[in-house]
Amino acid sequence: MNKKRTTIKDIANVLNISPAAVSKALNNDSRISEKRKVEVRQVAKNLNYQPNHIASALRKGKSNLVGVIVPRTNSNFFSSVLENIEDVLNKAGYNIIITQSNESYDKECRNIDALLYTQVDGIIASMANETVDLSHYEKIKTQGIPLILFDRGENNLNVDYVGINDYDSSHMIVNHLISKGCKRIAHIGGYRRTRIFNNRIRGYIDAIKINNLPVDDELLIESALTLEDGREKMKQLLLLKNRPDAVYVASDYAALGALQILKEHDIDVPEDMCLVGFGNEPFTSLVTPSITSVNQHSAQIGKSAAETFLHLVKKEELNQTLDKIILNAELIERESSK
Amino acid sequence: MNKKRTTIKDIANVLNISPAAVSKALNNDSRISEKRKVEVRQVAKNLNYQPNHIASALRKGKSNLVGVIVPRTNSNFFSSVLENIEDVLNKAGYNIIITQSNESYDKECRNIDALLYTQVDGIIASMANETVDLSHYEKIKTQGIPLILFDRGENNLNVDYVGINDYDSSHMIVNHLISKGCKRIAHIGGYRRTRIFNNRIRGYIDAIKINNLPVDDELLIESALTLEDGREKMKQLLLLKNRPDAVYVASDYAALGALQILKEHDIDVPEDMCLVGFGNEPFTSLVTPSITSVNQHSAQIGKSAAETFLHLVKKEELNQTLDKIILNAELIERESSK
DNA sequence: TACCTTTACTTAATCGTTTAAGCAAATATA
DNA sequence: TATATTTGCTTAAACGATTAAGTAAAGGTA
Repeated sequence: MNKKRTTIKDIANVLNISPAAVSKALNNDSRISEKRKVEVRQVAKNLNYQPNHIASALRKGKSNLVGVIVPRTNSNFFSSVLENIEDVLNKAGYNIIITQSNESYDKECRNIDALLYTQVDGIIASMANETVDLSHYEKIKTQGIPLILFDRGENNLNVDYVGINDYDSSHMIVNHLISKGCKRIAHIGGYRRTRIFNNRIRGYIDAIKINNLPVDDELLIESALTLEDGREKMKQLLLLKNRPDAVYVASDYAALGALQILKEHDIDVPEDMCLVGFGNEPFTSLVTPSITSVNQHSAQIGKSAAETFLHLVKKEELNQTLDKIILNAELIERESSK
Repeated sequence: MNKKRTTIKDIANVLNISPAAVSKALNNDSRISEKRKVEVRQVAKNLNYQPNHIASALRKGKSNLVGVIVPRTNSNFFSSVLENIEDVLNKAGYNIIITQSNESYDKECRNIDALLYTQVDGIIASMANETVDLSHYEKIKTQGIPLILFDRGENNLNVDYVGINDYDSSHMIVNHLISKGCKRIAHIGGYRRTRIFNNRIRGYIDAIKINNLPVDDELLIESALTLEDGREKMKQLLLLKNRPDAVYVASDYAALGALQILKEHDIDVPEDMCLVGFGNEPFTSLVTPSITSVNQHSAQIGKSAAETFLHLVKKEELNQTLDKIILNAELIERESSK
């Protein structure tokens, strides 16, 4: 085995020039002759030269790595966001380090520490469900590292954000259900402490009020929005004396759980009860009945988040105004609310 | 803003000692007094010192980063493998860089280049569907970087591997279907060029033969195993004069596509046709009818792959024998084959 | 007292690149 | 022809940590 890897010094020795000249040639510096550049590239190829990114990162003070934190990669939404972040950033010469918080606050903190330690040039994140305390995010900011949040963001953190118009989405959903004749609409929402879920709840309440329907406390339930919790909360709704005739669930997974319970209780969807989910996960179109949901434009969110990062590093310390990119969500009507 | 980040030099200045002493104190070197260590740690904390991983990586010649390549993160199988790899490696002081090949050969090559450029200490990968040429994997080996494959591996590459007993799994599935009374079992498999799918196909054929059932060419179809392709191949099977009474599909997604077609044709599952998938994705238990599938022990695969890497870096150049870890898959019986 | 160990550091080189500054030779300009 | 500019490099320092080798002081032993 070749004990040592090829360095620019080796290339320099072959051509009897200085390592500096080799470095410049490889970086296409204008002060190096074309002839030399060709020679250098040829020798580099012959010696199977692989640039040492770590050395260059140390010297240049940037790693060209961007950390991304997602609650989990296994939803279509997040994996699509990731794919698009990677796409945009790769083209700009960055690699991404993906970490999963598993919706855990502790894990999120550890992820951030690990990313900072790895000297990432920026962090793009969507917050864990558990997260309330934001000091670990403040830490990123105080270290002067660009931070962009998407989907699960937070107003109190003064950072760039990419997401959808959650408040308006709730209006869209409530209006849709009313147009289908629903008169008593329940909402299984996320935790209010998370901004997007709070916005959906506010939108739901306001839309109900505008349409002169009852704003009934027992129709509004906060949930962890897992499949299991969707089942629990649906059971809870079925126990009401005055049952709802429609349920708007703030996540597709929880909506699926709710649907399972409805089936188990032989409640016909959509005849006896309409159901709307959120996220447009592929399975919503695959189950029976298929579930009406909301397209969150994952691809666009990923792209915009990555582009926001690229803008940030370009503008440097220009204390620029914050980017808040809000996309319009889109209702996908399916059997569960026909 | 503090223009500069704190370095060991800053700590050294405060205490009037050398940077070397600070480095040793932080690394708990026995030749530094306890008193000094306490002082150093205190000052480090006060100055909000964050070690520069890149500098230490350059000096030590290792990045403590491990690259992981998966076809896609959005299946439960891969996301669970990732979670477990991360878990094991984090505890050993490594961070992981996750990349998705999107089943594309080109993307896989670019991912490998990016990872090598980032100076990862090792690569753990599952091959893309498209991959036939293995030269990019050979490149990893010639650079002396540990390579571990999981799930989608390849015999021709002489590297460590973690996966399940695909050949035996096919026997298990065929025997299960026969026990349910099936007499004409079709197989929608993956491409033979991929070792695991070839093993499943061989297992299927042998199991059929052993049970004296017809080995019929028209009952064995190679597929890309996407949901869409599952639909196509199922349609193809339904066109046969002599239809099968059971279909074993080598992926849950394709099995789901097949199920959709069967429903659209009002073919009762399992009365008219039994169906078995592969991978035990969560949706298999959620659709109607729920789909019998095979548990691939994703958590264990992730753990074993990570541990194999850790062994490799420990053993150094000891040209050790290859680890081939083969786990026993487990059949999960559901409604589609009752 | 003389010599040996141990303790607790310091010095200086090093990892592989990048880059500011310098400089000789070639070319252009007055 | 003399001077200015451009070209094509070289030199040397730097990025921030680690580490082999060295050393002064303190403590132990004979």
